[in-house]
Amino acid sequence: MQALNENNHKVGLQKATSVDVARLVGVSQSTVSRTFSNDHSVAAKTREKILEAAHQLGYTPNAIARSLSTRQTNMVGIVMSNITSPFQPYVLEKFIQELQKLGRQVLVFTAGPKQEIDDILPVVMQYQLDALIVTSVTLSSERLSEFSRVGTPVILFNRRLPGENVSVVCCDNVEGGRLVANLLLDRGYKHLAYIAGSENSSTNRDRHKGFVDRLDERGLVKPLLRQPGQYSYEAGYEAAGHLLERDDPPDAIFCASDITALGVLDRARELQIKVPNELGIVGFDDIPMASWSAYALTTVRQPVEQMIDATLQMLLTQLRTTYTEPLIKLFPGVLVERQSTRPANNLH
Amino acid sequence: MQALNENNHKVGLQKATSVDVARLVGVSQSTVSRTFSNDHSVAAKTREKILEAAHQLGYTPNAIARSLSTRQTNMVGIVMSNITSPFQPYVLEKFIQELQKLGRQVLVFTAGPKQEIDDILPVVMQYQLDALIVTSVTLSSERLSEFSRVGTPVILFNRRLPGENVSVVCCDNVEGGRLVANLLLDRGYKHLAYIAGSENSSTNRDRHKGFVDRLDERGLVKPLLRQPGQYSYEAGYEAAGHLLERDDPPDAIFCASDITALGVLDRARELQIKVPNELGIVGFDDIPMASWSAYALTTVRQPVEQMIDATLQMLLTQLRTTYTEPLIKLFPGVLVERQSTRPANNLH
DNA sequence: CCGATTTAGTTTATAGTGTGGATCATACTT
DNA sequence: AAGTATGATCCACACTATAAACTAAATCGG
Repeated sequence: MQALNENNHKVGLQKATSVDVARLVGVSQSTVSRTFSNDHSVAAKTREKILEAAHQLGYTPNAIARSLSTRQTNMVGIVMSNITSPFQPYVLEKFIQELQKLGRQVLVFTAGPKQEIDDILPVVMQYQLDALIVTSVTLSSERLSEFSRVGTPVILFNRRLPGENVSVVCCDNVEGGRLVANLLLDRGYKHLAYIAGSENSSTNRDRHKGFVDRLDERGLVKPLLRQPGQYSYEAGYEAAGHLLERDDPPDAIFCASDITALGVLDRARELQIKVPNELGIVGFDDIPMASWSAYALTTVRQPVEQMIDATLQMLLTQLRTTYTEPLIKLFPGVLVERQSTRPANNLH
Repeated sequence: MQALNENNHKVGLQKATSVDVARLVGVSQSTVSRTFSNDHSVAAKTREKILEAAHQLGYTPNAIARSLSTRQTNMVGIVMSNITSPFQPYVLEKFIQELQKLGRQVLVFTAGPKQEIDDILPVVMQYQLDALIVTSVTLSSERLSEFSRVGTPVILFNRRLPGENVSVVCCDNVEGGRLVANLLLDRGYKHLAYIAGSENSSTNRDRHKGFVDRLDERGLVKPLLRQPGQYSYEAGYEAAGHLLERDDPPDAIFCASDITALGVLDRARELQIKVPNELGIVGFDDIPMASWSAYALTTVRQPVEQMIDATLQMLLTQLRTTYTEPLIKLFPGVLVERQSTRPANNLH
């Protein structure tokens, strides 16, 4: 079934090419080409015969050759770290589905630490991607600007990179942080704590900033407790331990992400602390688990669908037209009150 | 920054090509080519000058052109439905990371219903992938055999497709089902129920079969209750309702997946049913959430790492050598007892 | 010891790789 | 007669592979 060359490497069956089809039908190769690129200047009868012959030979157009010829691969890259963190798979799946509908294929790149991702980008560049979507990753701006330099649109999804020549679609995390500050103060919580996400992520920075700023504006009396963390269940579980076993434990905790908040909630339960009366807990993202009855977490919902739509819109525009100024599009988060914070009109 | 043609479409900056580099250095294009393909027959001095010039021009080899020339894209496709279901992101991330390490890029394709995925495959074929990994998707075997026909290795991950000419790496789901049957009977549960996953998935079929077969062998007295379901939290929550509000509710439920089991657990709690004494619950997969203290779910762990390693191993072999007979590799699942089933030596 | 011949080490020229697009030729329509 | 639909020819796309050509050092016979 397979041919070998002298090095015993696989040579591959020679797949049928457009030339083979052309020969079989007795027509020129370019006519075959035009048949498969939906060019209308092919007589219905000819097209018929060509499709028939193509089927017979098992011919499929070679996208690589086409890409080379048209200088357009129809491939879009997505760089995503931490695919497993709960918010990401939804984003990834949606992107892939939508891009597929638009006739684009999706190359996915992952990486952990910053260095790693920077090492991958040169390889990414070799694949002549039509565009690049970068989500929630820390990478150096120099690498990104290389893409801009060769004319590949880059869109940052849900992260900021200050002073960079790149488009951004992001939830308004600062405003989200402010919403949470308002909620907690309105519900009568007095002694607040913040459990951070990844230290160097813009989402963490912005949510924290909005939260703190608003607390300051409204004159929080007791000092805000801060606890480092990660975007993970375990980090929340851990951090909650530190906070709740203090002599002066907080009566409300704002977590940089839902998954962290779930860890906090579980730890609080273990410690027999009553949520929401003795302890209010708020997350961020509104992942599906947040709405499960076991958790019923109050959180800030990111308008993911809208954000993704906007990203694709932006992407298509940048693909179609000439160089455009980098765009920045922010979407407000929506406060979703569930049972992990005190209800309104119940000032305890 | 960008040139336009008469149709106002983006023409793209002409990136530097190997010819440009060659001209700058005063050497032939093929020497540049050999420099970047780690061919050692380039004098150190020349190589130095070429790399220098390449850097200066911002030259990166064009992987598309290389792919056309070598008839090898170094791209591997992964077809995955339901990326968001908890087990999948781990698999996907691991595959991407490992394949990256092997110098391959990963194209990800998603699809919901069967029809959809079959519609996508023709497009997939156009991209001349080196290999294809198909995980937990229902698609027609005819489509898959087209890949085999043109010499593209296809490996099914975690699903079976009986009578198909394709390699398979899978958890031994039948044996897993038997393990659960043994556990539940050993722990003194008498009235068992099964909540299915997606009806047409091989994982669901096999787990069910192993479970039922073993129950029969050991002579379960009360008839097994069966409830249809999906691989989702909501499905479990729903199905549990039906089962637990019967006149003769079961005293143990085996769910085709962990995520379903979590829904069952939450529903049971809402109904004030005591787990594990009044109700035993067992899942399958051992997703991270199963180990969270809030759930502590007894389950069957799939040896994911091993399964992925085996898949990659198989893939590399098939890439390197000629056509090989399809391989089938099964990995045993491991029973992980937590708090959702009665402990040993406590026959209630 | 010296010119001739090998020889290993590099480099170049040329021919694909499969397709799309521009231009040109032909036949057919009006 | 010009105009249009269709098809053919040729070339670019950016690279790799192969074989041929060149270079410089090494070996050798006289």
